[in-house]
Amino acid sequence: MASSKRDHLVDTALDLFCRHGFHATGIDKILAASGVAKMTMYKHFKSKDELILAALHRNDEKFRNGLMRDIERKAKTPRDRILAIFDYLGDWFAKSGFTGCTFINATAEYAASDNPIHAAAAEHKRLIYGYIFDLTKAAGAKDPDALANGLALLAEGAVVMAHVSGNKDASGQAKRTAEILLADAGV
Amino acid sequence: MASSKRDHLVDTALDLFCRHGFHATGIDKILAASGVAKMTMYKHFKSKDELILAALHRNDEKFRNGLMRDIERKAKTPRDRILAIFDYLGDWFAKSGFTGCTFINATAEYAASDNPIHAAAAEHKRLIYGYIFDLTKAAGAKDPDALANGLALLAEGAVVMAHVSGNKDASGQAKRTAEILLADAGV
DNA sequence: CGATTTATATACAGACCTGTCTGTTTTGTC
DNA sequence: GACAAAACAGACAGGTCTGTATATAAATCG
Repeated sequence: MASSKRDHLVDTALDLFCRHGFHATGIDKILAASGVAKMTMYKHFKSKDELILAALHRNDEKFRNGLMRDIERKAKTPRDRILAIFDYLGDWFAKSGFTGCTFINATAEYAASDNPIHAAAAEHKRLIYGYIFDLTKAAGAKDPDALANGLALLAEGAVVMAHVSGNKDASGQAKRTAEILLADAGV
Repeated sequence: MASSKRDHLVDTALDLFCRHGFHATGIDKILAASGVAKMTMYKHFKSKDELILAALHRNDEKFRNGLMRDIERKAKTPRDRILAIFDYLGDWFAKSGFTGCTFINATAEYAASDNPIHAAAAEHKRLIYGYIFDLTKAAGAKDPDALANGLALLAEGAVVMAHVSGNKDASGQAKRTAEILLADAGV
């Protein structure tokens, strides 16, 4: 299999980046954890930054697919699906290996806005916003853009508070607040 | 002056940590930028982590003092002061050197919840929440704790969106959303 | 089977990291 | 001016980092 080594490398790298950060995770640790030789890695990725980008891309796919699949399975109406976002966050926060949003963390380490890693994080947030906006529009909100912005802020805030303050109920607080916004938007 | 070197070191370190991150900022760079000798630094701080803690402590003081002074000068009623928080955030986001919340960034690099650096970030957030809670109580909100939580989530979300997505209007979106929460809380 | 790709182990370069050590110079105070 | 505290410069140790080079072994495929 041509890409199995590559896939395994990306999975291992993503796990270590999430747990220990990007600068703190050296190439050698990723190689040792994955059992892949250094030259193999540098054949697939021409630098560490490219490996980071690949790991972020995988994380984006995993996160959004998991979110959408879970929500569309558990809730049927747009309104219920909006609220299900916060239940999904709650499940995520409760996982033992929770270390916050990897994209927020990446932005912390690569603050320059023209950095490709920072740009990848921005793109992820844009896609998440798009999903929320689709839901607020489908729900028939008065101002779907304003509502989607408010919901997105609550969700991001909950992720931050869950990680920084270890407040696992941040998702519950966000959900209860979201209900106020929904009522105001006529949803 | 006994502590002027120490102060200068902390200021320089804080600036570099904010701009480039914690792991990416080496001791040598801080020393070169501050013009302080290495042994002087290690006389004041027994490790880099202690310097980081001192820098975070200074940032906490600077941020909260700046926030409270500005708000109490510009707004008089509890309600206006709550909304002034978001104006303050807007001014902050608009600054050229804006690199997000240093405490969120620190948590990204020091994810373990028992890490003293992570704990310092949690304490900062706790103090900020306390300030917001005092305002919601003074404003006579129906459920001041719930309102303060909602407002705090909006504020944290705005900081994240402003940094990750470069969305400078995140503070405006948060403010408009906050007004909905205030109305709901009878403020 | 033979040829080509793919992955392996390992050593290396050059830079950077934190923290220590030694000795000198500056500074502040009596 | 004498003395002590503070800051200085700069070398050093021991480790880590990214990325490259080399030479060998395994797997794939016509």
